[in-house]
Amino acid sequence: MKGDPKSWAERLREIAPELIEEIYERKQPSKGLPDLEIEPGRRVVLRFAPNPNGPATIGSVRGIVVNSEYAQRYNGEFILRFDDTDPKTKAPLRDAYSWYLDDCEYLCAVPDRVVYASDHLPAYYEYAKKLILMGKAYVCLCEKDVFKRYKDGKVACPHRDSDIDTNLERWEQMLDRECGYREGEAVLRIKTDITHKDPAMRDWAAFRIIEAAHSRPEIGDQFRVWPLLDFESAVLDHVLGVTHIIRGKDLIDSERRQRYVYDYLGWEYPLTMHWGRMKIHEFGRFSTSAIAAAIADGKYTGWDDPRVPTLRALRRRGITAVAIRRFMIDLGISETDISLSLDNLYAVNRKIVDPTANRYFFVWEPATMSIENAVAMVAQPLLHPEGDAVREIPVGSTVSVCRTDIKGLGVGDRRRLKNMYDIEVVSVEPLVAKRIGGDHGEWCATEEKPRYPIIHWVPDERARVVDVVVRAPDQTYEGVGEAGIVSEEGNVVQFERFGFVRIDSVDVEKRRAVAYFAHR
RNA sequence: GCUCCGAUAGUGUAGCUCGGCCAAUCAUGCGGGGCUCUCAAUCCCGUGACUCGGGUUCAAAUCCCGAUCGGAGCACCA
Repeated sequence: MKGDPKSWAERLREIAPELIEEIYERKQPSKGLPDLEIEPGRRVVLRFAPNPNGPATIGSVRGIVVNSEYAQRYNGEFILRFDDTDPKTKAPLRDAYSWYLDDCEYLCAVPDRVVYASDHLPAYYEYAKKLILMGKAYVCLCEKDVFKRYKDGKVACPHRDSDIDTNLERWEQMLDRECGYREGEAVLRIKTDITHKDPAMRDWAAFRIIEAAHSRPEIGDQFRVWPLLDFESAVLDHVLGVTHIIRGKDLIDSERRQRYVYDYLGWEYPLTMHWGRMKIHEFGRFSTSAIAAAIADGKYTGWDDPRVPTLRALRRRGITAVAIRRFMIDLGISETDISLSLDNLYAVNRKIVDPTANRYFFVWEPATMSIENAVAMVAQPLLHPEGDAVREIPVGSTVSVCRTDIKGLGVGDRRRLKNMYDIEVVSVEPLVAKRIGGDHGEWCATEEKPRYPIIHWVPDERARVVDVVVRAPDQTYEGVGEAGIVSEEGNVVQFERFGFVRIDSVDVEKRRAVAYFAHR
């Protein structure tokens, strides 16, 4: 039965035309997040579980957005859970808890429930004891690297086969602050399969002793035995009724480890999805602790320094929540590692911000230009190109223009001062120009076509401008802007021919404003 | 070393489960042009990809095997 595909298609059309449509029906391009596999009649419960040892980074934002998006889509529950069960190596930052709450709110992802893993020690202890009694967990007294050697050799350590009573007794000793084991002397392990072909699965540690106090005052030094992530998360996901776990693929093995606990206890493991590693061109690889160190060194001004890959920094720059959500959702959930540019995020944000951002002139690296036969006038550029509202800029015979705009200008060159009039350079050093073109009334915009290159300006009079500093990720721009900027504190505006910025702070007295650069 | 996972234009993404309107979707970027008193917006046009090698099949981006490359786990971190 040989033949080419075409003749097969023809034959199919003859003998079974109804199948043709079936073949062609699928494969609709889809957008954004795929549908979730859901159990009918059961409310979906998702959680985002950060360690509050710093503020939300771009990576965390993906977790917040994706999980909350699904919760919203299926009318389910979104839980923010602080996985803060290591008071020492990854000591929680007191402020980070509220930063996360605040960031979730900004992202339109207000959690339905906020949970602190450090509030649930009794629950972890309860299940630990249960597992010990079942013979599925044992206290291991090996030193770290001694155990590693056993594990790598697929052989049980001497403590693996201790009887249940011994384990129980040792567990009590772990918990006993007075005369029990000390930090580093004992851990509780989950018994899996010491010969498992994947070394990552073999008898993993569930609890260890940490004598440091927890940074939450309500917890303090109440506990000295803390669960590790896999145990803490396993118990809490069950207790909270989490139905779907969606997170980075660095935790993909966690599931397989935790399934031992779920199987022993007869629990049902949630459905999981994982996304790949995310690398942002503009930031490269980063870790929360590395950023913290750089801030401590004074390299960055803080967690919201525009050069830092935190949500706080993005917020300060005027990247909107809608843009961030759309950006993250469009990434989907692929396990492929990705390396992407923030340009995509900026493009989304630009579309959102452009229709509402007011326009202003900002002259960076200002140079003075004086104008012969100038007319005093009030320039009236549009506040927004789509609207009727204008801003009013009184101007006389001197203006400030960007140094980059006059570089290379020679005598006789012509330019249009936007919303003012056309000029011709009569002297370069000092920079002097003369008004050209029509001269009717106050302003003399020339009508004739060849349009000279347009440059923007600002009056060169202290009283009519404000000093503006723009902090961008790559550099800081200093210059002067039109006076109206002072009324835009907190808003995203566009500095014409420069880009979108968020006016971060305004000092009316000193006539100063600080803006954060968003994007072009 | 052991184990697991992934690979579609410059970048991200759809299609892969269940092979066939796939000479491959959308976005962004880039190039050209229109409009414009902003280098923004907007409108046209263009650009460019199934990692490689085998196999199965009438038919492979899709299924199988191998290789290459990339990533992750093997913590008393999360």
